[in-house]
Amino acid sequence: MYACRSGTGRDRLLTMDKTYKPESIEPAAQRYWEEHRCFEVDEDPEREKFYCLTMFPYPSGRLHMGHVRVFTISDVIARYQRMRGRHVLQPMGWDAFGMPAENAAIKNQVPPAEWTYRNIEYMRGQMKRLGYAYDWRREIATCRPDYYRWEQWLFTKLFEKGLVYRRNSVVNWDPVDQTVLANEQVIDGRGWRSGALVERREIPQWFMKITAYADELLECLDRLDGWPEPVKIMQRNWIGRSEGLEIDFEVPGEDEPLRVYTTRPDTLMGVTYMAVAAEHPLAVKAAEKDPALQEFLQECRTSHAAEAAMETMEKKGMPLGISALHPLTGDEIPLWVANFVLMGYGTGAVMAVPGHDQRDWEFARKHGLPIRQVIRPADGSDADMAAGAWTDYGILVNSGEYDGLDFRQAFDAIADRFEAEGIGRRAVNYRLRDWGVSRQRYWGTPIPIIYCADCGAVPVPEEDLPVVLPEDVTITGAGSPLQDMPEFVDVACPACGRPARRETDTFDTFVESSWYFSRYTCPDADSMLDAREAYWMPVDQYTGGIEHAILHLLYARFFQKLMRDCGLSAADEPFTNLLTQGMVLKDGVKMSKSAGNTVDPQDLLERYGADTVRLFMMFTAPPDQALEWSDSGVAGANRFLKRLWKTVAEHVDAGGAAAVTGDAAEEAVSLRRKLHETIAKVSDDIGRRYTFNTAVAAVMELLNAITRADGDADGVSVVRHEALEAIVLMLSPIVPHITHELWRALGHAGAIVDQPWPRVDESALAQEAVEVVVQVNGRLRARVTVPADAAEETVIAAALADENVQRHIEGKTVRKTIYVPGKLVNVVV
RNA sequence: GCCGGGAUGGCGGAACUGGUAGACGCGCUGGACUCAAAAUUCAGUGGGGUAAAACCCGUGUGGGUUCGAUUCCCACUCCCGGCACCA
Repeated sequence: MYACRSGTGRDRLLTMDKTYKPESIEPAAQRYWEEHRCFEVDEDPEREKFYCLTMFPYPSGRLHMGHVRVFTISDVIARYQRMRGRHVLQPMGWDAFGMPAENAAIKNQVPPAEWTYRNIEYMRGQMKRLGYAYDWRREIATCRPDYYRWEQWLFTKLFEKGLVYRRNSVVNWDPVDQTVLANEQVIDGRGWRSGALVERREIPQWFMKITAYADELLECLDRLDGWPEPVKIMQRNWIGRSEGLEIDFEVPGEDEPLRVYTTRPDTLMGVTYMAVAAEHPLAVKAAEKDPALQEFLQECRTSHAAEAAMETMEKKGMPLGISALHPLTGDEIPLWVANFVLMGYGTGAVMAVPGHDQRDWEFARKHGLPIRQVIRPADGSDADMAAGAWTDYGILVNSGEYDGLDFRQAFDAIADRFEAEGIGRRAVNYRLRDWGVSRQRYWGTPIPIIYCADCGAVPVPEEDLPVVLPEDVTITGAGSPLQDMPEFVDVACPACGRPARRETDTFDTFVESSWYFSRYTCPDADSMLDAREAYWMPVDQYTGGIEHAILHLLYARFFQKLMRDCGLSAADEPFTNLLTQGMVLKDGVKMSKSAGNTVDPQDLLERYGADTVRLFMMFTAPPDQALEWSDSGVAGANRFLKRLWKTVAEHVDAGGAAAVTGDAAEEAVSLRRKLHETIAKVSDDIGRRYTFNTAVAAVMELLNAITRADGDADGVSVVRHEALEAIVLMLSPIVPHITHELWRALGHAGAIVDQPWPRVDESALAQEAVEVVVQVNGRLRARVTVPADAAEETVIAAALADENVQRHIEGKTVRKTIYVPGKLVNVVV
């Protein structure tokens, strides 16, 4: 049935230690990989590349379990693809700018740069201890001038192309600390350090025109087959393309009409009031002679800038005492100011249709404004305006000449009329807003702009880049130290040479993380990217937290298109396949410093070694689900590795594969079937499904089967040898150190890291008999064993003949039988 | 509030396309080994029921579709992620 392969003879088996000692085998394996430069890769057009990438970490101090989880997932994929023959690149680097470094600086009186570089050193050591297959020559830290200079360079190119611009926008202002706060630093509407009530304040900031790419960002989602559907849906909803009408409402006494956007022009006759933002000129003007209104506008300003806060706060409003004219009827529509209308979004004004919008309905109810039904359900049923708004599409009523039209007909009729009259127009609108990249913080990439009284905002010329961030500073917590550094701020205008001021704001750290994946391909290039980019990009497999589903992944997609349009890349999209991994929880909540429930990977590494930690992470939950931490689960993973070690040691001790003297026993045949079924399952689980937990479970089952098999039966030792080799190979992406050692112990001179993935022997899978489940009315009543190639009639006859089945159908009429080949018979009575 | 996801034994999870619910591991119980413990090892382990079986119940809640539902549909509850300055 099978030959005893040459090369696995017992003469080459080595004697091995009886106990598993990760503390000695792990450093030895790592030394081997380093000395043989196993994971250093250069471009090789002859070979099929595979770019495997993890979202790079912020160097916060020490690795946490979330890091270990995501790095391990990615490492398993990289090592698996390597065994599949791909030329695999797996780089690592540091998302090194950000607020925590400034916070640490205030707390510990250590400059952000020093703190960051120290953290990088420590965390790099931890990663090496975990045995990840990285090409460390390509390491990147975004806080290095040789990285961020190219980001500054790109910004100046985008400036020339008109893709960046400066305008006022809202920030959280702490009036006591006199500083801008991040949303995270606003707790219950107050500054986290000062406790002062936070105010919304408008300041000039730089923006990138992501909205210019809104349509392309939307359309390309349809072609991202390797992305999880929920992520694509979230991005689609975030971009939020809608088709509607822009309508101008005349305001008596005002030169400019009040412009609003609506996706429901069919409800136009139901408009009973309009609302504007507190910062809207009409509101400001009306408040000039109304102290109560003045006070209300002030109250609107003291609120958190975050959308979630705006949406959940109590909806408040006041009448402005002026009206707009309805464009169809000429009726007066009262104007209100409301705290839920934002100046920065759209036109800062909305038309309100309480009959057909729930928020408008609630506001109208509260303030005694009229609620008018202008749409009725198409099925003729009643809509109860007293119970709430009817928000579905329907047929127009109480709308004069438009009565009886449906949504589409009404939309077109009203749009055509307004376009002819010049008081409205069809418009496509996006929920997506341009990306504000200015941050009033020190520890970031300086924005390469110089302000001149005569020339305005002037980009720093290419030959003056990079604008280097001074690293020796003292952080106080109030404003950026750059503002107090004349040697940084005072410069000559690049255009006219007269004294000018350098921008002291820095970039949002999402800018650095929007292109690092490309820089890994050519980390030492003396341009932003070079020809190596074309070999490696796009990333074949990108792995990271689901929390990045929208912002980071959308910005990175945007940057890819910017780089493409600047001639730096040919790729439309940066990431072909995306895997979003879940959080690490303990006691049901996210493992975090603030929750005080962290487990330090370092302790586990010292106690059990890297392989145990890696195995636990991969076995305990599928990668996209939350993983619940368990100390005993870690011990269990360690126990499995010890058992694997012992099983191999005993096999080697017993002489390995003994020669087969006659026909192989049934024991050996079924064990070999199990082995090849397992290879097929594990290949599919790791290669297609990414369910590493079930892959490990299948290997555990196989090891259990080996343990139970009768070692004296003829052929068993040969199959056991074959199975142990396959187990060691299949586990090697997950636990690379122990398998490195076991591979040698099984008699191989070469390293397992260079071995191909095991193949399925189809001939071993053949089965003579199968077990078929028998149901009566869908309830399990029996199991019958039939030949694998039995005909349907034969199987049903066998099922009906079963004693227990007979008892359940006795005295009843068999109405029909359902047969699922090789699996199930259901008898319906 | 809006968008997306989730809920299965004591616990983590499995069941991939509507077809055997609970694979694998942890924990627990009992046995072996030991002076004893740890480690290891063997057996059992959803609940009820039985001498053993049969059988009944069971995948967050309430309905529905189907020969058959953890899986599909409708309504809800709770938890998690995101909401544009946390990364």
